[in-house]
Amino acid sequence: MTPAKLASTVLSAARAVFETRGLDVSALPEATTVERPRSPEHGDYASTLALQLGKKAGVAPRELAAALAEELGARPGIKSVEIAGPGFLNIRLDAAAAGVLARDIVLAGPDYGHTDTLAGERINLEFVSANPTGPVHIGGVRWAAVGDALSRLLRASGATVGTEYYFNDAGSQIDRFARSLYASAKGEPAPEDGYGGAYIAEIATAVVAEAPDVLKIGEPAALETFRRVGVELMFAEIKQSLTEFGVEFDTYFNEKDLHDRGELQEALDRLREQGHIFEADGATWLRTTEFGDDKDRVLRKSDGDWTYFAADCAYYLDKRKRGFDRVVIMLGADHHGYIGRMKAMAACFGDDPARNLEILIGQLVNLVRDKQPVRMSKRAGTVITLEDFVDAIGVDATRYALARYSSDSTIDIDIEEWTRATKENKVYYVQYVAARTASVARNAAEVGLTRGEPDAFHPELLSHEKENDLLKALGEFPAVVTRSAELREPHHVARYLEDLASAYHKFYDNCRVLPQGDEPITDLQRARLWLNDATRTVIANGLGLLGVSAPERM
RNA sequence: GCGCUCGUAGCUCAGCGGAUAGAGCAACGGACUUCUAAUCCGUCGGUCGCAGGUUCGAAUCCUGCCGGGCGCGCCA
Repeated sequence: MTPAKLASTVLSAARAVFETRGLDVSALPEATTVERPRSPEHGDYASTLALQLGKKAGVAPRELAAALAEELGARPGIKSVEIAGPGFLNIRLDAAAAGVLARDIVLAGPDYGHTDTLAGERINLEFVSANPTGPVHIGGVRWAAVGDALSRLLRASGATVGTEYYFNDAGSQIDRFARSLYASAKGEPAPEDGYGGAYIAEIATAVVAEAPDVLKIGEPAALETFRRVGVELMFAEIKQSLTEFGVEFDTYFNEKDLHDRGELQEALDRLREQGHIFEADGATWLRTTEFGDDKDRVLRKSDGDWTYFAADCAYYLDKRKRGFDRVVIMLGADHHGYIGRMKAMAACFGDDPARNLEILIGQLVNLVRDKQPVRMSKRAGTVITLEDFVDAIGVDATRYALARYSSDSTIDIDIEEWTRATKENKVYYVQYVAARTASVARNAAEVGLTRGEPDAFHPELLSHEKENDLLKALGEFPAVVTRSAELREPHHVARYLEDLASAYHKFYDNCRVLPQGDEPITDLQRARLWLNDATRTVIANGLGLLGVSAPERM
């Protein structure tokens, strides 16, 4: 029995109680949940339904709990129901009802944890979005890990997801990039406002290799060549490092396309139709203060140029026109000032800013060695890059380390901690379970122990305390996935995997799976092998959601 | 000044309005002829920044204050 099934059993029992007592059935919620209590004295699962409904139904919570306990206790699979405190229901399951979960999980395989809770939602997820003037830097790395994990979570919950990387290959940043390349190719120092770092010299050399005459064609043409070829090379490198990091985007969106297709003008027209545009000081403004922004925003400057914000408006509209009803943008903490104007902009389009636009802000990350932030990058000067992270601790540890904390917290990623091969290094701790379960399965096969046919599985034999704990942990996985997806917080998955890993290690220490010596193979060992393999399934599925490998050997 | 965010054990952090607030590290003490000890078990450690409010019930929600981080351009 899964927690979800138990919860619906609780609800149906409540319905039966309400009907026999002539209570108002409309007080019942659509759905309810059961919790896994911290203390084993409080049963396998607990429901607070009686506490919640007592007042609504006009019955003392304890009295309602008593009636509910009696009704629920008679349902199949439920061993006992106790009332505690003000009206908690503490529920214990039959060992068999709890144990069948092991088989259900193995048979579901990669699908275990997938739900349809977000079915029908079309979500656009934009993250990283670094301009091609240098390698992906530290802020982008956090979003590469978290954003990619979130896209996997949303898909696992049934949403239709488009991941997107927005970039701009024109404008002053790119001009500085081109001038830096040009200077480097000529053997001159980088311009005052230019980009430093060894990568500039590498790209400059590569541009010269591709266009050998570039230094002889005059400055304007040379800068244009360095811009065009340099951006191409830089972007190829960014994509390459993201691919090696396990991150691919469905769409790479160039801001230039918005201009070329006249979408900024279209956005302006739309906003004007909605009545939120005004002219002042020769510029064209959007009255974002109408929707809570602290000042109005210029869309078109007095010199006729569009602002960056105008492109933001056009880009938002473009996503909405492509059918996405939720536009999610992941930004660094230094961009949190955008939230007000972006939300107001969505409202100006006539959208619901609370539903159609979500802006997720991630706090800063430091890569730390010996308690000191690493400030120097081999290739990028003072900017720490994705490849610095991967060089320091590897892809799996980088992805896991960045995904296991709430994005609301600033974090230090300690190189020593994340390269250690002990329990303190959480990615090893969790991956070790993947390796251990695989090892047990291999050894079982060698001695002729197999799970056997699903029908021959004896779930009631999984009655040891540690088996019970492990089953409860396994049962939580789908709810954890759903909650993480809805809250846009992948770190819950990582924390859950650590709990699950702990439960498995304890099971492993207390409950031997393989026969010893010449012992005959028993049904208990077969049942435990189902449990072992179910754990391997959930660990693999969970690590997969974070983009981390589940090794067979370590 | 305004806005966002954080404040939980010595340290790093979990904690959907529920029960006696948890985990790892650190400190101390145990378990290896191993189904992989990359593990497990135990001890020690807390006025959940402070003060009010809402609630049957608050670390969690609301308000104010204190402290840290970040941001407030007709820049991109």
